[in-house]
Amino acid sequence: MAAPPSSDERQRDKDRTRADILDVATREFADKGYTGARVDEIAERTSTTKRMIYYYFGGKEQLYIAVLEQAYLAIRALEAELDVEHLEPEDAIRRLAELTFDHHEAHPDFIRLVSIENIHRAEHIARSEVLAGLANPALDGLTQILERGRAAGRFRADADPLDVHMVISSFCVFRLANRHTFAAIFGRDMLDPGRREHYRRMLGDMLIDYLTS
Amino acid sequence: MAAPPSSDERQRDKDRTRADILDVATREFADKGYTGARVDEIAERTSTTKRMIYYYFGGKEQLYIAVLEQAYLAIRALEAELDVEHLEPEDAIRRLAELTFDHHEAHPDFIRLVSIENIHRAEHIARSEVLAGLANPALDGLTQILERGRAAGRFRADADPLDVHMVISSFCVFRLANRHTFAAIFGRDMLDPGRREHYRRMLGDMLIDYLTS
DNA sequence: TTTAATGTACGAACTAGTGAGTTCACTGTA
DNA sequence: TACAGTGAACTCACTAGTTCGTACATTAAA
Repeated sequence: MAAPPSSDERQRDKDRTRADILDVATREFADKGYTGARVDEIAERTSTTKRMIYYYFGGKEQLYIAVLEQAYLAIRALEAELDVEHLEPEDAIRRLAELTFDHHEAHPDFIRLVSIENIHRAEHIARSEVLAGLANPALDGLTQILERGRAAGRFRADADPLDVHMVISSFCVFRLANRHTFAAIFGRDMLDPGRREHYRRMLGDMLIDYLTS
Repeated sequence: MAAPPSSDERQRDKDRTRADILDVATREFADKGYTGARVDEIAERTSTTKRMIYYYFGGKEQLYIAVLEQAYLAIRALEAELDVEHLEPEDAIRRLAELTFDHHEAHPDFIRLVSIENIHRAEHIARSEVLAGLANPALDGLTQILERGRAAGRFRADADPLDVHMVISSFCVFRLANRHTFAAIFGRDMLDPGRREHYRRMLGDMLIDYLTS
């Protein structure tokens, strides 16, 4: 039999080696930042060697960009699950906000990578052909919701989709990205499970109050 | 005359040397992050030497903590200018929000330092006796405003001061901290002067709509 | 046999921190 | 008022350890 070995037994597997490196690198970069991350450390936690990082990615920076690309595309893919066309505008907004809320909470590494990338003034995103100008599918849904609400006379006319997206993001991102200094200064853990529902509802309330005022 | 030389001519000046180092270090850390900042680079931009950094601060980490302490205390001092007791609750909230908005915009280095410190999980703040548990004077003012609004039956009863502070902060911080990735992905500069007034009013509107709903 | 994939060992440059000695301002003393 | 003594402020040169990246040898697969 010339059957290919099962993927579990293969010694040499380009895709798996690449994926392994990318996976470890994502955690390392999210944990320590771009400058703080160590190529040797990433290599050590991989089932392969440092040589492979340079073989497949070229260098630390290209590896980091690859990590960013994968992280953004994964988020993008998940956001496609938005399905709010059958809901009333108010419910649709609330649903979109809650989905974003859950999403951010479920992907702390992504939030950290975004913070890190902002410290570097998004220079790596700008250098990535995949990411530069990659918009966001949730934005289309949001635009439709606002348009429906406005047409029905229930939402204010001057609400801009990107502004609303910004408000949702700022709330959800802040809760994760700034939780440590917030807890250190104010003594409140914004990620306390006991306050989760409160925050989730609060975000929806705020949006509805603003859009229907 | 045994008159001391004027402070401008003095060659040896403990306070000035310290302040010089701290000033340069603030920019360097805010610019490059804790790990990215180089002690040699800080020394070079100083009018003194690297040895003096170790002489006065002990090491890179202690210098960074000193930078954080100075930055937080400076912010704290400025926030004391809050004077809203004579205003109606609605106007007071708006005023507080706008002051915070202006404040964040005027201190981008501080916002960057906070982001950086969050990447490090606030471990340095926790290690600082000055900063750990340092609350925020604006919070007292906010508590009073909400109380007055609630007593007058104009504000909702379940509004928590720290939650409202969180909403204001998240909006203002996100606008600065995430402007680079936001611009790279969505093509919108949240700091565009032409949109400044729009955002400033939007924050106030949102808060009033939420609190009076 | 050819070539893609992988492992090992190493080096050049960098980086935080230090050892050791110098200069300056001031003080008490003769 | 001259001057030795003193400690704080300061300079210079160095080191031990780290870190990215690569040269070179080797192995598995087509």
